[in-house]
Amino acid sequence: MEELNQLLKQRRQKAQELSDMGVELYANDFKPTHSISELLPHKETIPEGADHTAGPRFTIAGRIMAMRKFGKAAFLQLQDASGKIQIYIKRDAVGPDVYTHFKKLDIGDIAGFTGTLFITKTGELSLMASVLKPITKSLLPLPEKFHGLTDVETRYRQRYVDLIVNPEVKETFKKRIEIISLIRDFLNNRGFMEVETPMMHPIAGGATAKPFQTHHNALDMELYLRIAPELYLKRLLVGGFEKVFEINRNFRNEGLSTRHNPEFTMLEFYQAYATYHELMDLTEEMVSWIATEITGSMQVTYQGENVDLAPPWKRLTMVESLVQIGGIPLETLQDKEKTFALAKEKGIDLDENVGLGKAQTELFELLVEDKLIDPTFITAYPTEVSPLARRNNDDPTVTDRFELFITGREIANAFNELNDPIDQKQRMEQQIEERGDDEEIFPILDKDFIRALEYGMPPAAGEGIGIDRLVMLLTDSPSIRDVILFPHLRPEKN
RNA sequence: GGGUCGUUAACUCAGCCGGUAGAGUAUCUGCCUUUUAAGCAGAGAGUCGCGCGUUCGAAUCGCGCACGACCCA
Repeated sequence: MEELNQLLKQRRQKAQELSDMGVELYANDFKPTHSISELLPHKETIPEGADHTAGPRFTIAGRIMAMRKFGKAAFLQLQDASGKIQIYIKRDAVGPDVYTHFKKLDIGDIAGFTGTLFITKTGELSLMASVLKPITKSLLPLPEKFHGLTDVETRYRQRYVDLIVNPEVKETFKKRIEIISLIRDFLNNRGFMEVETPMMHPIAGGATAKPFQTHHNALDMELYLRIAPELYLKRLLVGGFEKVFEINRNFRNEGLSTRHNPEFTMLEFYQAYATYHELMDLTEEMVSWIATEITGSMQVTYQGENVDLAPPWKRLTMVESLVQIGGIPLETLQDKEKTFALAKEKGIDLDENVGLGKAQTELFELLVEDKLIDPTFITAYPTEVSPLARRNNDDPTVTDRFELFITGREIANAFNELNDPIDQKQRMEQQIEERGDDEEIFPILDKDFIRALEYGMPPAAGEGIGIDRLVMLLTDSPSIRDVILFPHLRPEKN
């Protein structure tokens, strides 16, 4: 028998006492007639000082969040999914037996009440209870009412408690769900079709990242949790679906930070016969619309910084951004030796085999990225860092690609898709060669993907948007863990 | 992987130049039928994250470990 502390013993004892009185501790037959939020508008129509017992009766259920007990009466705060309301319960109204049951209830218990609405002396809408029904006994005490639960470790490990006691946390996750729903609406309205592609891949492709590995017993084969859905969505373009999207988890076996969780949610969408310019337009429209729906404005504040999401957004090539924002002379950027020298001076360690484009990209990440607060599309990414993107017709050293940055963070990545199977195969092989010594990245050529391209993939543009980061922006959340219900943590002791 | 900070009652936190562990909330008891961080009076509640060391004596000092946060890679 485990040793229980005093508080836990007391709760168990009260539960036993209630049970002994014939009260069902975990009742399953209670039906509220109303949600709490449905009662709140009545405040406007009930005259102050009106008869407590007059008016229609309502039945509600929820968790008791606070109790202010007097000898033979008490006020409670009851919380359900929709809101909170005060309950007034007095012995004379419910009878001595029920009042005895009530005295055995604790903060945290779930209970149902039937009663009439009235306004208290202090002007608060309240339910005068005539019926009380204990529904679920809580054996663990909730955190303190005033400070709530602030210990982040407990908040993440026991998100259910966090959600009970911290209303703003619940709001953030409601917004997350709403954002995803708005994305679906937006894309569905434009004729995109939502699809589901495999989460377990025989080859981890579509991005460069370390995958999680698993094993399929019946087929006796290794499988990888997907690092990106890209190659499957493109197969669907080959198959004739011209506008597809998928919103789901990607898994990357890499470090954790305020911006990285090993599983994260990605929107990817592909549109045949479109170009990345059209996707920039679409992205501006979608994100600014969602911001308006969620926050009421296209001007949002993120961690004290003002961000203007109103279109049109700034569009710069990577080289332009290095000149304008990074302060690097164009002449330097066009010369491989000078660029490498500058990179070295800035403390960037570059392999001798890499090209000018890689060096530019590193300089961009170091000098420009975190200065892009208002939304900015960076275009013309070097080909050598864009293995799946189509080369630019006029300058084959860069691709028809953009990344979108807001508050210094990468939010989206998009490009005209490479649909030349010969070029694609060569570039994949080159990638494999370059990362060949990193054993955890599993360099395997996806021959079936090449075969699909050989059948002919229509010209298309595709984009990925990191949903977690978008939600962070629109909910002013400093850490990705604040927008993921159950973020990854090491296991608890014991 | 490196650095900094943190871990004390169920929760929020004090205590830390070493000397038998404290507050508020919550809980329990008594009083209280319009309170809203209700009030008044009283009480109980702790492996001070874990381990080793220094010391007559460690929540406090040192080392190691665990978990977490932030920053860096």
